[in-house]
Amino acid sequence: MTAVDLPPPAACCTPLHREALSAADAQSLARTLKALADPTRLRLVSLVAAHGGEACVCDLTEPVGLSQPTVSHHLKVLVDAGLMSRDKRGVWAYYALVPGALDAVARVLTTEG
Amino acid sequence: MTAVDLPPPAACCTPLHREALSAADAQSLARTLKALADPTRLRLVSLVAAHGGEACVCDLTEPVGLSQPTVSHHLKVLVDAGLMSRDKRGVWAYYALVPGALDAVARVLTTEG
DNA sequence: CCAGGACATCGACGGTTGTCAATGCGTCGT
DNA sequence: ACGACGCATTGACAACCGTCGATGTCCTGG
Repeated sequence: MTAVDLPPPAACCTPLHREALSAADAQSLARTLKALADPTRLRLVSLVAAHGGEACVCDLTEPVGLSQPTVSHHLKVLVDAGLMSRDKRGVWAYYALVPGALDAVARVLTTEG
Repeated sequence: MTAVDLPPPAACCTPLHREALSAADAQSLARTLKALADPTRLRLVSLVAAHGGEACVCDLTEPVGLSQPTVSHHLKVLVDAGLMSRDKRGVWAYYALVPGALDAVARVLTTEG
C-alpha cells in the first residue's frame, strides 16, 4: 500500500450548495463520506468520542459485537479518511478523533447562511 | 418495492459525539450518509442547488456525463433517503433539495458546542 | 389516433465492500 | 528466553453498488 490515495485534508473546500462541485472535489468528498457511511464505523466514532476521545481496539471490539480483525479494518478506513488518528503506545493502539475533521465535513454539507 | 425502509425524517437525532450511537440510530444515519457518499450524487445535489434549487433530469444528464437511466437511479436514491423531492409536472420531473435535510445531517456530525 | 419525447424500470455485468478464520508481528511478564 | 497478549494483515466469500442498453409508461403535439 503506497498511501497514494491520501485524501487532501478531509473534506476540503466547496460549500456544496453555492457552486456545482467539480468532479475531483466530488470524488474527494465522497471518499470521506463513504468512510462514515457505515453503521459500524459510525458507532466506532461515537464510541471513541464517548470514551473520552480516545480508545484502544480492545475497548471497541465488544461494544460493536464484531471480530477484532473487522474492527481493526474499520478503524483503518477511518484513519485513511483522515477522520481518526492512531497512536501506538506499547501493546495498545489508541484511536482518537482528528479534531475538526467531522466539523469540516459538516460545514460542507450545511446550506444555512 | 414496498417503501418499507423509509428512513425516519433524514438523519434524526443523536449528536454522535455526546453518547454512543445505538445500533438502530447508526444504521439509520448510515443509510442517509450512504446516499450522499457517491461522487455522482454529490454533484447532482450541488447541481440542483446551483440551478436555483430545482432541476429536471434533462438538465442534469449532460453535466454529470452519465446515461439517463443512471441519473434517474441516483436521483431515486436521493429521494428515498429523504434528501430530495420529486415533482412531476407534465412530461418533466423536477427534483429539488428537501429544505433542512442536509443541515440535519450536518448537525449530527458537528462536534462543536 | 399516432409519433415522439421525457422519464422510470428491468436485467445484466464488473467492481467494491463487510465480514470472518487463520496467520503474522511486536511487546510485555515471568 | 519463552509464552501470552494486543493488534495488523492476508485470503476468501457473499452481498451490495454503479453503470449500461433495452424496454416500458405516460404525456404532449400534430
